[in-house]
Amino acid sequence: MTKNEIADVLNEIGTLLELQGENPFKVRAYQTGARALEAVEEAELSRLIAEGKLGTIKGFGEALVQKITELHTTGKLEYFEKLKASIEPGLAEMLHIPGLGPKKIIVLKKQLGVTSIAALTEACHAGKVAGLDGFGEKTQEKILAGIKNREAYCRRHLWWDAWEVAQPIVAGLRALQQVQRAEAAGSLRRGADTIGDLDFLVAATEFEPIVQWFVAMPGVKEVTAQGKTKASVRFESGLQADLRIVPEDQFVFALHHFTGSKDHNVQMRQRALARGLSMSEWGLVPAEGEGTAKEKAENNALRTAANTEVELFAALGLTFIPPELREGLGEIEAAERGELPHLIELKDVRGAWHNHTTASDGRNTLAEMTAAAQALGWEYFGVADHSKSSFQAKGLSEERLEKQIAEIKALNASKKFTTHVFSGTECDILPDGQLDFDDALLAQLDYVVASVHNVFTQDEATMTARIIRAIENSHTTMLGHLTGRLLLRREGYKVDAGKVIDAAIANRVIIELNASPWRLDMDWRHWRKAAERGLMCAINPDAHETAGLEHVRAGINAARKGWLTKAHVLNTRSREEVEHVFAARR
DNA sequence: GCCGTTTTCGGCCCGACTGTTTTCAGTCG
Repeated sequence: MTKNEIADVLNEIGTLLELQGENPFKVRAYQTGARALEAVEEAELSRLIAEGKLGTIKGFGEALVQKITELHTTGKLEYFEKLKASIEPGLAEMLHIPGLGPKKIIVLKKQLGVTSIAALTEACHAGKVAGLDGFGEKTQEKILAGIKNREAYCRRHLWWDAWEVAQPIVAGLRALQQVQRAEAAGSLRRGADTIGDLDFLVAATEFEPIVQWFVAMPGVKEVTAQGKTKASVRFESGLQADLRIVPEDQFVFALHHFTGSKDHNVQMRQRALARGLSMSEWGLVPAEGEGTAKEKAENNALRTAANTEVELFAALGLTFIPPELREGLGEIEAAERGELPHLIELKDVRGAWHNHTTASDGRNTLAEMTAAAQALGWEYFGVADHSKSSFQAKGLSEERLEKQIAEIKALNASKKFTTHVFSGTECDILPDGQLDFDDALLAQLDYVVASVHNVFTQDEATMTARIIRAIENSHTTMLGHLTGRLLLRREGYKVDAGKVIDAAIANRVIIELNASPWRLDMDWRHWRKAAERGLMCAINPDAHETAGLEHVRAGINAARKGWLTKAHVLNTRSREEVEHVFAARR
């Protein structure tokens, strides 16, 4: 078993023990054990086990050493199998209902014999739950609502959708007279591709009016918590938003804490401890001495002052780490060495190539799309409508494509727009890896985006060979959406990304970072290594209407999470440089 | 279940909020 799989087992043991009413510290021992394990390198784990030195790691005592060793060597754990068999699976599911924790679930089971969500629903309807010790009418109602809405409540949301909700909230908070600073934190600030909930952080002189404003925002369906310094609301969409208010001198520490990620924060706290400091949402204070972290942070003499995150990182000997990089994937080490990349920014973008018009399945004409590109200040804009096999998307026949090429030439010659239009195609990669148009026609285009749009069910080896064959075609300029995934809706087709990246580098083919908020494909996790090895990126909005061009912003997020700089991304080059790159491929 | 050590067992992160209870337990992050 891999370390992450073992960590999953340890976490699950923790959950099961909780449901048995075990000592919470025992539960936590498994959870911290899982975290500690994730921080160990895979090879290091094998070595420690082989040398019998696993116990030297903090968090692993006798029991965990035995269990981790058994899982690592045999892939199974008898203790875990028995534990799992002894607890009804419905109980773990009940933990997902807001307001229900292990203690209440145990009461439900012992007093009512409830061990599934179906039985719980029935008991609530019969009014039996409200009568239990520690329960009441409100709890019963809340459980029923939680069951009814649990799909919506558990659902994640596209970054773009969450961002559109968050923007006006941040602006609204900043406009309040008591507010000194306001930011959206959490995975939204880190530019993650999907978002669980929104976190807003505010520094203010007076707290009460801000909470009042927050819970009264338009679109709020339910206020799930409301206090002096924090509040939670839920919108119609099921999206939850949390507000937290702090004094201004704590703002930066709280902002960092609530931006995360959890892994990044754990590593930052470890770094602080190594320097005799304790880091928390309250501040950076000496690790030694009397009092809680909060009490120490309230003592100006003890607290390290920081007004910006730049100062916060500097206090730990680091350069500023952009939020997008805070995933615990080596950013702290790079910051220590002063080797963090200067990440690409939205303002660096001069144009993009994978876009559609009404000629295929777009909703705006060539002229409308070009005007929109010009309004964004783009130097160039590429049209890549679908090819003939994508008949469901009104793919262009040879004749229609030739007509479009002439149309674009005429538009450029007319000088109607300052934005230059590149003439391209999003050419289907046929099931055998051939392109959907013949060489003579492809040669008339400025560039070719090759994409898979059908027969998604091929096995990984077949699909990988199919895509590589398309990459080896000398007319292919860039590969469209590597996996075809639709976030939260559809898994991508199976493909060996490593082999495709190798082939793209070898053939000097660009891989697209499809910036459609539903795609963000190729995934950010692949970019850092691929770019280091020489892969060129093109950020493409895959726009089907004028507003879609703005999706480039989501692509910039993903590119930044992938450690990409201006130099790695073709969209930052001038029109002449782009033409040179396109020509060099031919 | 782990840790640290007062080497045999007590403490383990904690603040905010809700609902039930009437001073606090459970949940959440």
